Amino acid sequence: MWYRDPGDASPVPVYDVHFCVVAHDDGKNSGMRRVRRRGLAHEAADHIRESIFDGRAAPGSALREVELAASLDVSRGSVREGLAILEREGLVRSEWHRGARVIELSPSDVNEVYTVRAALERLATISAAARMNAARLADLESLVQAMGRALEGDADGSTLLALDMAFHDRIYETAANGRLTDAWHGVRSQVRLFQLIRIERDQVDYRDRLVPEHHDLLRLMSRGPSEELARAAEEHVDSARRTLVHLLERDPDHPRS
Amino acid sequence: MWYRDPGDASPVPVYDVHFCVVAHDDGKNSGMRRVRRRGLAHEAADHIRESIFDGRAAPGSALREVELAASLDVSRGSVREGLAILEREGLVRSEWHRGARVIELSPSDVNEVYTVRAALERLATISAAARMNAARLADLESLVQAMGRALEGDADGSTLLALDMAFHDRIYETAANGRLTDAWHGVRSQVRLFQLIRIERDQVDYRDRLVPEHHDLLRLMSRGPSEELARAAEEHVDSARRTLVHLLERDPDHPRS
DNA sequence: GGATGTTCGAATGTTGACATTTCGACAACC
DNA sequence: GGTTGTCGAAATGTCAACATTCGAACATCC
Repeated sequence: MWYRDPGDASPVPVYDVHFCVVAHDDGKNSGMRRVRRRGLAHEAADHIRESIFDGRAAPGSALREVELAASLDVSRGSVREGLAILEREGLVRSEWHRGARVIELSPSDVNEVYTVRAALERLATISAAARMNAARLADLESLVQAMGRALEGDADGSTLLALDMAFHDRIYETAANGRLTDAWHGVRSQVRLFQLIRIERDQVDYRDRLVPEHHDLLRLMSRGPSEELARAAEEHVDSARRTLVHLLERDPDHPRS
Repeated sequence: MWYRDPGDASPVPVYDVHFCVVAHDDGKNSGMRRVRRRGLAHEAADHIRESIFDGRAAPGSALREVELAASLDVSRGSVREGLAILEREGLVRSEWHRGARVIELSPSDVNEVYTVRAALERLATISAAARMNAARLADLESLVQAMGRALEGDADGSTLLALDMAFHDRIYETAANGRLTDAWHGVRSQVRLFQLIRIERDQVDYRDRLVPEHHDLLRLMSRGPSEELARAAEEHVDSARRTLVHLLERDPDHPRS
C-alpha cells in the first residue's frame, strides 16, 4: 500500500527509487551502478532548492511549512526535514518559532562564501592533482571542451554554469575526501546562486575567462601538486569574488529577468 | 501547561530558556547579553553528544530513536532532529531505514579531518590576524597562560583539551566569517574526539607542545597576516595529524580507560 | 499623544500512531 | 551443501493532531 493516491499523474510509489548512473565511468560500466532511496525529505529539499534557483522563491521570502507541505503533497515533517537540509547548504535561514526564509545575498556574504571556497578549492585542487590519472584528466578535458562548444553555440547561462559546477565537482570527487566534500556542499549552493547573478549581469567577463582559467587549472593539475597550482586555484575563486562584489556594490538589488 | 510533568528533579518548562553569558567581553558588559531558546532537538543533541564523548556510546554502536526518546524523555521527532544535528557535525552516520550509528575512527578519517582542518585553520588564522586588537590578544594570551598553569598543576586531559579548543574557537570567532565557522563546526566535534584519543594515549608529546605551539601562533598573529603565520597554522594541525595517524596505526583499537 | 498591556490569529515545535523497509532465521528447492 | 524464497520482528519514515510561541492590532492608561 502506498501513501499517495495512485491517481496521480505519475503513479510511482512515494518511497521513490532513484537509479543513479555513474555519469563518468570509463565506458566499460554498462548501465546502472547503485540504487539509492532517499525519502521524501530529500525530494522536498530538491523541489524547494529548484524553486529558489528558478527565482520563484525570492531572497528573503518566507518558506512556510504548511504551504510547502500542501503544494508538494507531503507532510509537514518531511518539509521540515527538507528545510533542515537546505539550511545545511546555506540556502535557508531559520529561527526559533519564526520559520525559514530564503537567504539574502549581500556583498559581505560574497566575501564570506568565496573566501571559504578559496581555502577549500586550494586543498581540493592539490589533493586532486596528487590522485590524478589519465581517465580523470580526459574527463575534465572533455568538460572544458564542452564549455568551448557551448560558448561558440551561444548557449545560455545555465548551461555554462552547469559545466562550470561540474568541473569543480569532479575535482572534489577526485580529491576523495569525504569531509572536504561535505564542507564544499556547505557553500556549493550559495556559490551557484552567486554565479547565477554573475552570469545574469556580466555577460562578457565570465564568458571570456571561463575556458582559459579552467584550462590553466587543468594544465597545472596534470603536472601534480605545486604551490603554483594552489595559487591558481585561489586566484580563480578570488577573481570571481572581486567581480561579484563589484557587481553587487554597483547595483545592490538584483532585478531577475 | 507544560509538556513534561513538573515532578521532575528540575521543574523547568520544557521549552527551555538558555541564558548565554558572553564569556569574554571586555569586562564592561555587566551580565547577560542575549537569551536564546533552542528547542528540544538541540537539547537532545547535547545529551547524545556528551554520551559519545563520555564513551557511553561506543564508536559504531547504534543510536536507536525509540531508546533515546525514552531515556531523554522527549519524542522520537525531537531525537530524530537531534541526530540530524549530530550528523551535520560528523559525529553520527545515518542511512535510509537503517538508523544512526556513532562514527568509527580510522587513520584515513584522521587524514580527512585534519587535512580539512588545516585548510580552514590557515584561513581562520590569517583572517583573525587581520582583525586582531589588544583586547582579543589579551584574551588569547590569558588562555595560553591558563594552559601553562594547568600543566604545572598536573590537570587532567579534559581540562587541557577544553583550553585548546577554546583557543581555536576564539580564532574563528575573531575571523568573524559565518561560513567559515559553519565549516569549522562540521569538523570540530570530530577533532575533539580525536584529540581525546591523543591525550589518552600520548601523555608526553601533547603536553610538551601545547604551550609553545599556541604561543608561537599568538606571537605571529599579533604581527598581522603573513605567509609564515599561514604555514605555522597548517603545521600546527598537521603535526597533530601525524601524531594521531602514528598512534592509530600502532594500536587500532582504543581501549577506553 | 505616546507608551504600555492585552488579545487574537497564524505560524512553528512537539507528540504519538500508523506505514514501510530492513535483516535475520528458517524452510524449501536444486 | 549451497542457494533461494518466505516470514516476522524491530527498526525507521511518514503523517495528522495538539501545544506553544511570536507578532501585530487593538484597547487602555499615564
